[in-house]
Amino acid sequence: MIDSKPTDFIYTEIEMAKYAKALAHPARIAILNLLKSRNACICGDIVDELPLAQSTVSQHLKELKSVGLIKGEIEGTKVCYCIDDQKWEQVQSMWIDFFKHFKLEKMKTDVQLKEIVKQKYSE
Amino acid sequence: MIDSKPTDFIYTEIEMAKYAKALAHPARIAILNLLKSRNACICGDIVDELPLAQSTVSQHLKELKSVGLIKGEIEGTKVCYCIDDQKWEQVQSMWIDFFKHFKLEKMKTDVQLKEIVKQKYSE
DNA sequence: AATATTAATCGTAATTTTACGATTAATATT
DNA sequence: AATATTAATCGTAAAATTACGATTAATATT
Repeated sequence: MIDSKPTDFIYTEIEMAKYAKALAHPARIAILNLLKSRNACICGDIVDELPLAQSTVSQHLKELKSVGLIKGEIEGTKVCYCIDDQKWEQVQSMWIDFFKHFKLEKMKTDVQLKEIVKQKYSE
Repeated sequence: MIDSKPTDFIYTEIEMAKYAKALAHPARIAILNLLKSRNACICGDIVDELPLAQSTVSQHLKELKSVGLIKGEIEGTKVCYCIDDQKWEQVQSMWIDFFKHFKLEKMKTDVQLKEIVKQKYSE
């Protein structure tokens, strides 16, 4: 037996986990849903819609901002938040790939593989 | 101003966050990638592929199992893990909807909305 | 029967997350 | 200029997560 055990996780694993983590709280899902449906939101409006204190909402906004999923624009004393479209689509295709790849693999094992084997050993 | 502030998060927000949380660690992403590529894995093989102790990997497996994304089958002293296809596809479409919905909304605001307004106030 | 292998669980320490109220900094309003 | 509004930050407490080694329970092997 060889020392197959790695010393670290690979980049994409860390990256995927980072974005999953950003979505791993009901408040942050709720915030994104709000921004999705309203296109843009003043911070105070978000606070009104969540069962949390202003400071806590601010923390959640900070987390979403830190991974780049949202951006905030200062307008006087208010801050208008919206989704960062580019990042959104990047993360979107990341997850689509993550889930889709599995289906292709499965398809290969369950259906295509049988077909491949049949073609290879028939006649 | 009315008391618009809710007292709780809604069900789907909690649900989405639950599955995001399950994916919010490189180890769990790595485990799922392994199971994706190999279709099924003995626990010990997973331990060999991750930079973590056996007990820690076991904890991560437990978490993935607790949300139903994977299932384990005892085979003698070993346990064979694989992805739960049904749950996988359920979570998959959950995320696809979450990300897709945004694009539709955006489309409505940017293009369709303009069209709607034009039709409503023209002549 | 005695020993080895495998994976879950236990106990525990270190870190991170989550939440809140209080404070601060900045801009608006009076 | 004095006051109000808004949202970020600070300080802090409670809870959850992550990691490990040691132990346990179960089945295999000798």
